[in-house]
Amino acid sequence: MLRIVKTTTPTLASHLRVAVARLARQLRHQGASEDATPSQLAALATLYHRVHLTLGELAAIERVKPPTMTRIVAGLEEKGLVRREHSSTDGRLINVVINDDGRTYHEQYQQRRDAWLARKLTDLTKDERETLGRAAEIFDRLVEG
Amino acid sequence: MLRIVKTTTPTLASHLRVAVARLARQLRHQGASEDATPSQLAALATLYHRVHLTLGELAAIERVKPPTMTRIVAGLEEKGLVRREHSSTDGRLINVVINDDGRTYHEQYQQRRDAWLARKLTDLTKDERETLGRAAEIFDRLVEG
DNA sequence: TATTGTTATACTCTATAACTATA
DNA sequence: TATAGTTATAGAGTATAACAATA
Repeated sequence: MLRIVKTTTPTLASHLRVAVARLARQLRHQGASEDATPSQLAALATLYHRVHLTLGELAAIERVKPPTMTRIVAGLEEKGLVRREHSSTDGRLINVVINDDGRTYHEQYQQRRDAWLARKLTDLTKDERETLGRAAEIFDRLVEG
Repeated sequence: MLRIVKTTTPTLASHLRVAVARLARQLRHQGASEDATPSQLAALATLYHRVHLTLGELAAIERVKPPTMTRIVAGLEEKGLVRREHSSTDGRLINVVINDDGRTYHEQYQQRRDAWLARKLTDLTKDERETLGRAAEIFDRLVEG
């Protein structure tokens, strides 16, 4: 049986997509935490940058439904990384606030995730690192714009 | 209350990690399929490049356990994208083979995923696209090495 | 009456353990 | 007996629907 195999060069879009997806998967794998779930880590990262948010706002940002965020926040509270506070102006609202342990946890998680990549980057030439720095800036604009 | 806010420039590793993770998330979201699950699409992509594999081999490549792959393949078979064949030399083995519809489905899925990024790339300068091309090659080496 | 969050319940995707069929 | 795959069952993580509390 004759099988025709396509040998065309992948487009830039295709190459970049595959390379980015693979690197992202590797980075996720390297930084994985044992005790906190991915959804908990993502919510914690959001709270780290926003001081405090209501449960509903957090659910909207994380693109999950309120019942799901109730469970995620319950998990974070159980680990002592955030606290829930009733709003003083509207008793229906729950403000979710990251605490010092939560901040420390997030920072250590970030460092753990950075470590693998930082090590890999030392194997590159200065020129290659500069290329990656410029690429990161272009990526920022791609996603925002 | 006084809050000290860190304003240090992120390291290259940190910037790159965040940018890559965010772009990867966007690409996943853009290319999402309505009827096939992510695991099914991943398995189909593997089968597209390998002609045929046993169920166990496929499970190992996709990093899932055999019972999970049984379900994933059942879903693909139900959609008419692959077929299961008993090996002629060892009746215990199940060869999973992608068919023409499966090939077409995978190609269309790839194109859908590439489309958003390809469109974004046209907004860049030639120089910026060259930078991204070099970055993709560096990424390939980072993950392999 | 409308809105925020919680509880009850169900679905999807995964795993481990027990089972069937083939070597 | 050992191995490949399937079936049974259970555990995350998510959603929708029904509910309680507050506005």
